[in-house]
Amino acid sequence: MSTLKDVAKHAGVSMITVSRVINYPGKVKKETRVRVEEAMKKYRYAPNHVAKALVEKRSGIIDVFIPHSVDLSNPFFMNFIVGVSETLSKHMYSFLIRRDREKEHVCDGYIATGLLKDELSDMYAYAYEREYPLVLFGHTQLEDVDCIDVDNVAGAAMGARKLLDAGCKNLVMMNVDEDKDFTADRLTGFRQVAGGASQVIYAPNSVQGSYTATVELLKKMKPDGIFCASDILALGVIQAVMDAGMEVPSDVSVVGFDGLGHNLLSNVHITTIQQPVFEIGRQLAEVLLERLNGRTAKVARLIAPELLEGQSVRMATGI
Amino acid sequence: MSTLKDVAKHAGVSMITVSRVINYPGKVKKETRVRVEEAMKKYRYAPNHVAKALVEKRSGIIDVFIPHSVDLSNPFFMNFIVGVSETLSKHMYSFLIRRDREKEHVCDGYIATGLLKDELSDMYAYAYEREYPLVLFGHTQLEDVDCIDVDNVAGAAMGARKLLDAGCKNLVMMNVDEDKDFTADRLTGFRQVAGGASQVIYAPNSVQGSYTATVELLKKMKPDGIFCASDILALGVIQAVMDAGMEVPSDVSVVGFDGLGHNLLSNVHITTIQQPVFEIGRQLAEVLLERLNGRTAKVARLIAPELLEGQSVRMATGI
DNA sequence: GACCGAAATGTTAGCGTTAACATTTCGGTT
DNA sequence: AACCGAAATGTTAACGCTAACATTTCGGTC
Repeated sequence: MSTLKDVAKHAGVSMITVSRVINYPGKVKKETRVRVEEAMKKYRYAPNHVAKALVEKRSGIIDVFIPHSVDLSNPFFMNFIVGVSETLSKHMYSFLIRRDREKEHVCDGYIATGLLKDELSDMYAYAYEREYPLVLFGHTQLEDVDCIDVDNVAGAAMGARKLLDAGCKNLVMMNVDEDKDFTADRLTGFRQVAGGASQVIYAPNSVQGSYTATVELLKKMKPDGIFCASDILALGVIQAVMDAGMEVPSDVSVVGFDGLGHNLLSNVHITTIQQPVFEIGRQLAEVLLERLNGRTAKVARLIAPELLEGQSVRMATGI
Repeated sequence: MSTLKDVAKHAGVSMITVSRVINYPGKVKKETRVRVEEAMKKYRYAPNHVAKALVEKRSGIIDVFIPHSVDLSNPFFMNFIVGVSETLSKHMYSFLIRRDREKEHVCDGYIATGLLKDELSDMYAYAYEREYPLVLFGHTQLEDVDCIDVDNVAGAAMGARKLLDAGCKNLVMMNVDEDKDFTADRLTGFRQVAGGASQVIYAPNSVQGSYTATVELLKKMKPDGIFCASDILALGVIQAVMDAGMEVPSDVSVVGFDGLGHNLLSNVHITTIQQPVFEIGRQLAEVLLERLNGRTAKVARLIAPELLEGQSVRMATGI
């Protein structure tokens, strides 16, 4: 494939003129421009972003950190990656999915998500040391870092309200065991609506873990509405409820959180609080690119989640 | 962040020696190497892959083509991308997800999937013109191109056999409408087992399209086993069967193809032929990297799919 | 200790592009 | 037609790195 030099020679101009046709077409006389453009077409010129990046002192690469603890086959994170990719590709940035911080290399900035609380400060230190901008999804507690997250408090409140509206009297929240950032927020939102004294139980974020915890729960009490901090938890809850000889939603209504794969797998019927992950991914990449283009003010956005109707909450019966 | 030059100065050696410590450590005397490594650590050196790529005349970027017609929120394709990413990241290649062929740029090679038959020859011509290697997933009919695909014939045969083994006597295949490459192969596999005269109907690859086609089918005949060319189709089939007042699997057994999200969403209970997409993505990237490293022999691999047990096929009743 | 070949290290040039500064061209004014 | 300022175009150097070739150092041999 041909280079600027080739095109310049055949168009009878200097390399910089060709460069200007590409980057500042207004700075070149129309006649010359046309001649250069014809030569570019004729010799199938394609810009070499590597050379461009070198002289412009940028790499064109964004590192996307997703720790090993995250299962990447989870549609949730994949939608996120695809959203990130959409924005980056549009601006001719490519990206590297990094699962650890081992191999060093030069890049332009970092996107990180899915971190545990203690990993977060490490990540921050890492970015700070290298003076690369960092933007986060799902972590809002760092002072100086751009972040975008779903509004977990509002989402959880929405979920609890849905259960109350359906006529549930006896709510329980099934929360995640781990030290994730959303744990506290979703609890707060739930309690805002369900009341501060409402029952909360914890389980590892797996179908199995949730199932076991629910079996235990049902031995002690009979809730008629369970709000789950994730769809994964909800799956375990539903299974346990049914195995205990009760029906969802007639005996127990269940609301989940996340919105995994509903777009495609239409027989997954959990009523859930859906996170617009794709959109969050897109916006996160945009925020990073803006930062690279000189913005200095911190961005912190909460994106409103949406209630996705399924069949795991019973119809409101009126009062 | 420091450069080779900085490290060289502080270690009291020339730049090329530092370069050798990184690329050919065996070529440098231990004593010198240690001194250089200390300087690298001290001045936090990180290699600039952009500069390296420029001089080595590679870009470190792989373009992954996935046409607009593919819904990227489909876990199927996302697993593929993540598989590709895993291999590429390991070798310090980054990638660009491209949905069209508009903006030209320099890269090292192409990966493509999800193309329609006529897009395929365009893609081939595009890669050929640019002299970039191309590797394909889901397309096996191009003579000179490396490709990896799931063994669709074997998979479909496996699916049909599953239905026969469960005691189904009256099989129908629900195939995809579009001109995808797997359409014919899955039909072949099905017919190998179900017999050449067996009934086949076609529908667009959507829950809705499949639903409608199944409703029509059920007016004319009562199959007791339906093999679907995709899980999406299977979802529509199951819905239609249930709406017609029959039960899955007791009245009608259903087998799908693809294996979407079963790993996580455990209440999706379709018995299906699972494609190991993540693994295919990994291998595809490896095949491309090998090609870039000089392999000239064509690679064509068929990966065996696996039957994933669900609850949409009735238990075998013995004979 | 002079000489050899191999090992270790250095020097030079160039990858494709753009920024910064330098020069030429041109339309308009006197 | 001589001159001006702006527009158009060109020249030079640099980005960080490595390949190819050049030189130096070193351990061993006679």
